[in-house]
Amino acid sequence: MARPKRTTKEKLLDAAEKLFARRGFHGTSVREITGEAGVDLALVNYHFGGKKPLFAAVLERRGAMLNEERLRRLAAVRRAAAPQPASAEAVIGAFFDPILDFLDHAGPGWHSYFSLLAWVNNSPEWGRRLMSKTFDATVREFIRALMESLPDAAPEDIFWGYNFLTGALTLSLAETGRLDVLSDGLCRSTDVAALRARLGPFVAAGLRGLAHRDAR
Amino acid sequence: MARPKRTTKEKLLDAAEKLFARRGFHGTSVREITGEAGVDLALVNYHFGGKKPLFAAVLERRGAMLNEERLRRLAAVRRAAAPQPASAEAVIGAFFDPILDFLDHAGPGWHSYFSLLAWVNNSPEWGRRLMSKTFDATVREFIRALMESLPDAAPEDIFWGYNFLTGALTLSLAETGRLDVLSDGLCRSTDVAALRARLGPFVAAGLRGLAHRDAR
DNA sequence: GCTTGTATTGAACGACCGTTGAAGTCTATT
DNA sequence: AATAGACTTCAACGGTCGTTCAATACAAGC
Repeated sequence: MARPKRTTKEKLLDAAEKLFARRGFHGTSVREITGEAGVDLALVNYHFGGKKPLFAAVLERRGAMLNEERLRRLAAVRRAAAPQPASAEAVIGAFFDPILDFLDHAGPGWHSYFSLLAWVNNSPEWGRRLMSKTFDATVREFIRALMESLPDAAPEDIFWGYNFLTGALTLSLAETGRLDVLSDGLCRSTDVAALRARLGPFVAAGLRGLAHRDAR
Repeated sequence: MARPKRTTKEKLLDAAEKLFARRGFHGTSVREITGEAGVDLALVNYHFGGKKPLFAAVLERRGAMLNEERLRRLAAVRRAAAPQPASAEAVIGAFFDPILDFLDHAGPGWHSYFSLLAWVNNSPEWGRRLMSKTFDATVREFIRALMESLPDAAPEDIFWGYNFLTGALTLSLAETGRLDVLSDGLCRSTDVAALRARLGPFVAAGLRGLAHRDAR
């Protein structure tokens, strides 16, 4: 067989990723996860030490890779624009594009992963601590870059703008299917190309709108 | 006593609203709800027929009121602009302002309710059907109005723009506290005035950005 | 005051939850 | 072949889940 021989740990992470993304933490049982993975119930505790640590492991597995790619692209757009600050569009692209590229070219795991991220991001409970732990350092770097790109904007507007930006991205990644229903099938939540074409222009224009609000 | 004498049903709806918003559907037990409400465990099933119908009742209780207020304001801005179509800013305001006003002037129940809405909106599971059932008719009306306000924009862009708009609103209403952490306390998720000042300009500029993308 | 229908109580049901530990299997090293 | 260590299996634990039901309290109409 040419298959890469997935280990038990990987099988569990994949299954958990898929089910947590779909039904949330409390809505998914360890038995469902091990069933989906095709392994014994007790192996979650053997390999990860419990359900919560498994959830954390799912979040962190791809988180590091995403952070690296984002910072790599941010450095590239900064280098390309130096000594001027990079444009807001370019910074936003460095933030979004890794996600969209992973969705396009990498396996279906990323798909579930981003749905899960969306779920965690909008959940006010303990999962948010993990979110901060994994992503805050990178996000702060991007916010700093945005402030340089939009020197007219007040810091408060950058922070709120980032909040809106994340919200728009998050809901899109959640792929709730609501877009499909409202548009009677004209648009599809799963259409990455359509999302890619519109998300950047929307938030770039939105951020500039906030900046102009200050300068008015 | 001057209190309005809350009935058991109302106590249960209030308690469920608060807890569902904080911990989600699966993360909240019926026992927690009845404990918070100070009533007997069995009364959830007596009055509502189960946990799921209770959740639906929570969602629908304030949903009707929100729809009415939104449509009332939409009609007002349309009337004020006639025979021209209303501006995108005005339409967006008719969509947002009822929420912000309820947050400002009405009781803390609305606060929990919008957090809950945010939770449901980003959840890919069965809760979304309720969301559609309660809000779709009104939302379609707003999308129609936006198309009239932005005749240059393609319908697809309006739908995607509405998606982004809802995402930005939703994450803000979830009040995850992430904004507070990232800004080191400079901004607060609970600051309705700050949200009000920025959300409208952001999404209006974003929508116009999408429209210009078509006309480029 | 008795009856009728609605509301509340308290106890219990079976089902499923996450986790555990002892026993067993497998693989690699000596 | 024997041993050591990592991995897997199986059965079971106590606890909590949503739901049910018979018994009781309460209020209004005759």
